[in-house]
Amino acid sequence: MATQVGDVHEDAARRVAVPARSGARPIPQASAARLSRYLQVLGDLTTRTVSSADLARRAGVTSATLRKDLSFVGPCGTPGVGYEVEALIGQVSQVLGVHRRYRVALAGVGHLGQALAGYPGFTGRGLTIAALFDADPERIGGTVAGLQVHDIADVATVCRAADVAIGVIATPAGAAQQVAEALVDAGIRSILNFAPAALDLPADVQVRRVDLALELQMLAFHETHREPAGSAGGAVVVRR
Amino acid sequence: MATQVGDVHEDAARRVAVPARSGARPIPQASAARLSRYLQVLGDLTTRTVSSADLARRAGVTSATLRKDLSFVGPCGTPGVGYEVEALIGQVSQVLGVHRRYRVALAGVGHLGQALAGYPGFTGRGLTIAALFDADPERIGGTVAGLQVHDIADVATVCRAADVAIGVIATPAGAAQQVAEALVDAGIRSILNFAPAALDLPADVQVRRVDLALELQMLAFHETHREPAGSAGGAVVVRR
DNA sequence: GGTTGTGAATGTTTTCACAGCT
DNA sequence: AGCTGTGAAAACATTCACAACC
Repeated sequence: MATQVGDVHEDAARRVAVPARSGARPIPQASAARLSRYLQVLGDLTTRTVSSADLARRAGVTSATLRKDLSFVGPCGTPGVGYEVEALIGQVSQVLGVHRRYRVALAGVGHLGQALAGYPGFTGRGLTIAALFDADPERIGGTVAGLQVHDIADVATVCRAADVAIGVIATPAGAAQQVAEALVDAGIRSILNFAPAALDLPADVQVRRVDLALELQMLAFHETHREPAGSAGGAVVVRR
Repeated sequence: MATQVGDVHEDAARRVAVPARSGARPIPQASAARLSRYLQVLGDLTTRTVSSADLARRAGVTSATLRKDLSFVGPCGTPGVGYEVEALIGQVSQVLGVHRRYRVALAGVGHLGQALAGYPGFTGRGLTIAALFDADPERIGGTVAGLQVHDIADVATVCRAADVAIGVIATPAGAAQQVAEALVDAGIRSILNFAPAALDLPADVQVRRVDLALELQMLAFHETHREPAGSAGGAVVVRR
């Protein structure tokens, strides 16, 4: 796309607007992300019921936010009592689609890739690492976390055979775009990118990006702009 | 409870409201995060100037967003021409506080920890990995990425000696809370948490959390709720 | 011609506050 | 009394659209 008509339509981003039948409600992006976290916290609980205040504290959000989030799941608590843990896990899982399993391809088996391959939290969340790829001949053919490492050149064949739906890029930045294109060619339309590079892909491919350095820099930014002690609210101000 | 500034707008308590002297403007959280990204992209540029449209495309945002973000930095472009790369890098760096160096302690030297320790992008962004810790006797005393691995029990001593300001937790979930408390005891007030656990810390400690499984699950969520082909807008709908 | 900088408009997310249920 | 569920308000963020400028 080479649209250069002012600012109009540069990015065919995702618009979430919904006709929605009666009884159906769209779940905001932000709420969906937190629901996943509640699920995680709920799993560690040992009590039979839990209040919004308690669950919220454990998840690191306010109780108002939590109740609003759960309102998208549907009525699932008992006024005066709280939420039944077991039942809530079931309902949230249902909404997040955890019952559905997705097979994941992981490109790049360096330290980060191996950390991901060995990550324990995937299975319980509907995710299965199904294929590993690398470009390094030293690593190709070896096994990591019980899986064989394939040549990145075989992405299309292997991914189609393994019915992969989601791709993860844990390669160096220089290889990211090329690998991403190969994944898309293999029919993958959801990509998680750990490489510090922006990917240029068709609009219907969903890309999430995790930038490790960026997260640290955000901490540094706040450290720099920490309010002078005594002030009530945190402030981020710059003189021009 | 500590301020949990998560990836996807999950924030319990951030007040950015400021009397602010004339000429000063608060930088929104979201803009600050993107500014860091622009800085990264600018570094890869070889041209002398760049337009908002071009820079935006490389960073994966719209040009309107980019110009708005840069407006917080101050007027820094030339109408009809664009931004001078060199100068822009300087101004954005200034605002983000990249000139100031922060020393980082990394707890947990498993695959993820080693990936972080070896990450090339830190130095250029004002960050220095200054100390490594682990609880495994096998790893203590060894070296990773040219740094000695200390016993996690020595966090306080080593961190104070090394003047560490930021802590990173890359341990298993079970150890996270304990390690976090040790870091706080060592005087650290900014923590990046990779363990899939919520940290309960004093309110003045800033915590950012990166949950690898959550990022994947968000992709899966969208995959599940992909619009039926033919419909124009993407919709996320759940029946109740 | 082309591009920036920004007020205004729109869209999204969080917080408030309270009716209504147990 | 205690707690949920939710409409309404507030805060926050993005996008539009255009005047001002080169």
